[in-house]
Amino acid sequence: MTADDSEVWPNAHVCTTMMSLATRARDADKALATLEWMKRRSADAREVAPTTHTYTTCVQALDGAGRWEEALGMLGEMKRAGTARNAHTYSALVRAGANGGRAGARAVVKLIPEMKRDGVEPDLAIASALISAFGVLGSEDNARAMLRAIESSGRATDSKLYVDYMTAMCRCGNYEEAIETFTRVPRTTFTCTAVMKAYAEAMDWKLAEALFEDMRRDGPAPNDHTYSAMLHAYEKSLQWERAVRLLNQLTSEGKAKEIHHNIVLSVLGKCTQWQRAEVLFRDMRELYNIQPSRVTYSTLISAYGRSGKTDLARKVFEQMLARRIPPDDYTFVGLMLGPASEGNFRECSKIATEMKELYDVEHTVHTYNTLIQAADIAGNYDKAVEVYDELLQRGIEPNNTTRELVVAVSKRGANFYDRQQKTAAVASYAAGLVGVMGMALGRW
DNA sequence: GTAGGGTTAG
Repeated sequence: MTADDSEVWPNAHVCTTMMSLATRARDADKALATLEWMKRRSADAREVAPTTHTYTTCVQALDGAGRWEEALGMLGEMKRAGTARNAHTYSALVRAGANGGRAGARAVVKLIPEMKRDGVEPDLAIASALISAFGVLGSEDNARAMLRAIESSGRATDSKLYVDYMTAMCRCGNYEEAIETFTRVPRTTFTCTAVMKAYAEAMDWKLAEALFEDMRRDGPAPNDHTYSAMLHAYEKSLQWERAVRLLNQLTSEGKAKEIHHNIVLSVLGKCTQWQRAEVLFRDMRELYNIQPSRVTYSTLISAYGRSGKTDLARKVFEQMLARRIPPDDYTFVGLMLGPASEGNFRECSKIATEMKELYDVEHTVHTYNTLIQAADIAGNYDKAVEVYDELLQRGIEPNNTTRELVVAVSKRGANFYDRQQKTAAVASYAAGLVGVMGMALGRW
């Protein structure tokens, strides 16, 4: 290239490189601003017109910022601009959708015919992303069909595909299949960590521990996520002594991070070991200089709440606010746990109002679950159903906990009314519940 | 180094 050929303005290649840097720096707005600049500028200089690469980078940038709707919107922009889509584009789009929860994953399914029209066949990266999306939707059969299709196509597979598959099976509640898959795939830090999560969910901390010990001895070397998975396995199985012991080991090796403290705080809370939780919280700040996050505070508040130490929970909440850490739905769940465990629905309801009106935090499935639990413990089954109904009306997706709660409430509710022999009440209760369960079945 | 896929706690 001679001096005469050098361009004063950057071309699309250079701009896309800039966008890629912005994406890596998690600056989606800067990436978008670059795209807009390119579009404006391309009227006079065709060489800066956004390319397939450019839009694909934009999808990535938006995905990284959790803005999945805008990421998927890039497909429409590309079509309007007449920019071709290829396998890279669809891989990024599908991944962005799969990272957008159920709504995003549903949108991904609608993308499949579009991809076919564009003549893009699912390759390994796309199949992996689609399996993730099916996992989010709980579509076990579709995830399995996608894996079989790739495996029987004779194309190469790799451990990333299997990590996505195992994670999808876990999301579908099929821990057995996640565990079975592990036996026939290469052992990497990622596949081992994925199966440890399956062991954790299946409450099999002993298998998780055996694998973890293997990894520490012979590799593949565990990483931060592996430590979290091991601690989580202990947490699920309420093995707080083992969790504390491992955290102490990690601390002495200089490997304990904030997340690891949070998981141990959580298991201490679940075991109503609030004094130990208190000590752990103090040590992490004062001895190890780890800054507690919103998650840490909320977990400590829950630990107090579960232990019936409502006043201490409130005190930590005030500390959290004083440190300008904004509360979220989980924080208020923690505050409700004390009263909820006593069946004090009124107090829980008051906290929920405080949450919305004073702190502008919206209800989520977690806050509703806690209210349902409070009503259940109070024996106020009508109220439980009423809260559940409100959750559905407001378009919030029930989760497994909701389902278990509602099933338990309906059983206890039926028995309760049976004992009371209030036939009229039984009739109205049953009508309400059947309606609510009907709506629920549409979702589950 | 112009663009695609792996875990994210309570």
